[in-house]
Amino acid sequence: MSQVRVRFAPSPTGFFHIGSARTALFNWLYARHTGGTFILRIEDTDQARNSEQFLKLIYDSLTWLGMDWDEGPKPDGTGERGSFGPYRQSQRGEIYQRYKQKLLDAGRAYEKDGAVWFKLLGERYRIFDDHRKKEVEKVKTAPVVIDDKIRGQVERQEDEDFVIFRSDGNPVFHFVNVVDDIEMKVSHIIRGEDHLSNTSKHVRLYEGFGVTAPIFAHIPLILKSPEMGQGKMSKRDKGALIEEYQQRHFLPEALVNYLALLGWNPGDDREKMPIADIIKLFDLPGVNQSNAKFDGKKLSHLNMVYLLEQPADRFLVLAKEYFARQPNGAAVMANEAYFREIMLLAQPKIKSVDELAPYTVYFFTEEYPIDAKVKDKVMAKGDPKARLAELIAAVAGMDFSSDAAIEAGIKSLAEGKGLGFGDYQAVARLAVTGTNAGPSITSIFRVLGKERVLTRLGKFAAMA
RNA sequence: GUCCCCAUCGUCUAGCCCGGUUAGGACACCACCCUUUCACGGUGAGAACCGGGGUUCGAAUCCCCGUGGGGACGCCA
Repeated sequence: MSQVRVRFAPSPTGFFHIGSARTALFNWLYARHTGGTFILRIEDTDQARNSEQFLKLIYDSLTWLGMDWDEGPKPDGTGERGSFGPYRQSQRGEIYQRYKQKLLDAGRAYEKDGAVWFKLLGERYRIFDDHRKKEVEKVKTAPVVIDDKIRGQVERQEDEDFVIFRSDGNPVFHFVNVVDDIEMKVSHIIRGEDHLSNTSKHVRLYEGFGVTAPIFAHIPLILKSPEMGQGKMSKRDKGALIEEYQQRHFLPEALVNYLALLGWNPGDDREKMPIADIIKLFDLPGVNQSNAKFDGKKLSHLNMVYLLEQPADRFLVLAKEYFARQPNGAAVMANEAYFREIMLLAQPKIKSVDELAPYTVYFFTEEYPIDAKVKDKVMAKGDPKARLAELIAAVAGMDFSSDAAIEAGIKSLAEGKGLGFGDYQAVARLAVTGTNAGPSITSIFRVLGKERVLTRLGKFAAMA
């Protein structure tokens, strides 16, 4: 088998979204699986909508997700890697001119209305097109047979000449796409199913150039989740942008793992898998044919599973990156040891890093919010005011040197009153944290320290 | 409207190619257990072969027709 060369060819005309990332991922996985080459080609022929900002976003997103490219522009803007460049279509004008001339010389293209059209071979006739509400010229041709790695044989009629160069002199997508894939010796075209109906045009173009078409593999699309509505996922949908997960400090390996599972599976029950295993097992015949709906909850779950197993040091790095962008981040991180202790307390409890600030507020301010609902609930049960008073009296003389010591202190208090640990836990937590969720109350007491615990208990008792 | 693709729990999916399973797993949901709250974890429950025809002793699996979902019909990519 000849060398596998695949490409991801985004256009920098919008935000980088889940669908693009999944297409990139399948290409990248196939390249890595086969030991082939992964090419990044920038399709920036739409001068009106291109932007450098979006171009940078493509580089950043791919890099963040761990998809390195063997050929293509260097992300820092210092040139390119690979010997089939340039890799930005805006710089390939001469090549397109050459290929246009080939078609013109062969009689397979002609000018009309200032544009250049690709000429289909066959008998011509005119017919009224209902959809476009006008008469059009059609060509009788044999159907194009697309041999798709994922869908099998697909037949489609291509029966109209189409524009390959606009009247402003710029080539269109179908043309540059085919020319570049020929020039870059692309062996497999892995792209979204929305391109399946373009493929007949592309096949005709390959024939026009007298070359064998690459192998096609049209992957299923990612659709909106039921609560988001109908249709394919678009950039405007919640959770659609890669940037969003990056800003929420999701683990890129969790996102990649989730994306890989959308339309592909290892053939067994495994879900969370290291990237090396995914690479090893990924193959085109294993890709599903039906579209998949995006499920943010499942992504969150996977992210949590990944988070749980992060070594403390890596988790701390993530936490710091996150707090560095929070308004009070500097203050939160001011005391390294204190910060570390709290973060590690929170790590096994959260689903994503962006829950860290709300989850740990009360460690960093005396102005922490009191959850009204929780308060109503806690204050309605037993005699919390009495427990609070007893706790305040006992804490002063309690040993705060360790969780175990605090636990023993509270337990002996409880036993003295014929009560249990739980009778003090809820109200203590409410008073000291304002909520009912968090690490164990003994850890909270110890980390906060006796002085602050006493202050908070007193303050709460006064207003409750 | 025309053309193309697709069809198993609410969702992602295994099983389909090479007909015979109590149709399996995961997320979500519910219950219980664990427990010092909240999570995690554990156990369990509910939950699917879109419909109709064939073929066959036997169909989720093969064929056809409906229906439903998705996509494409630009001098966008």
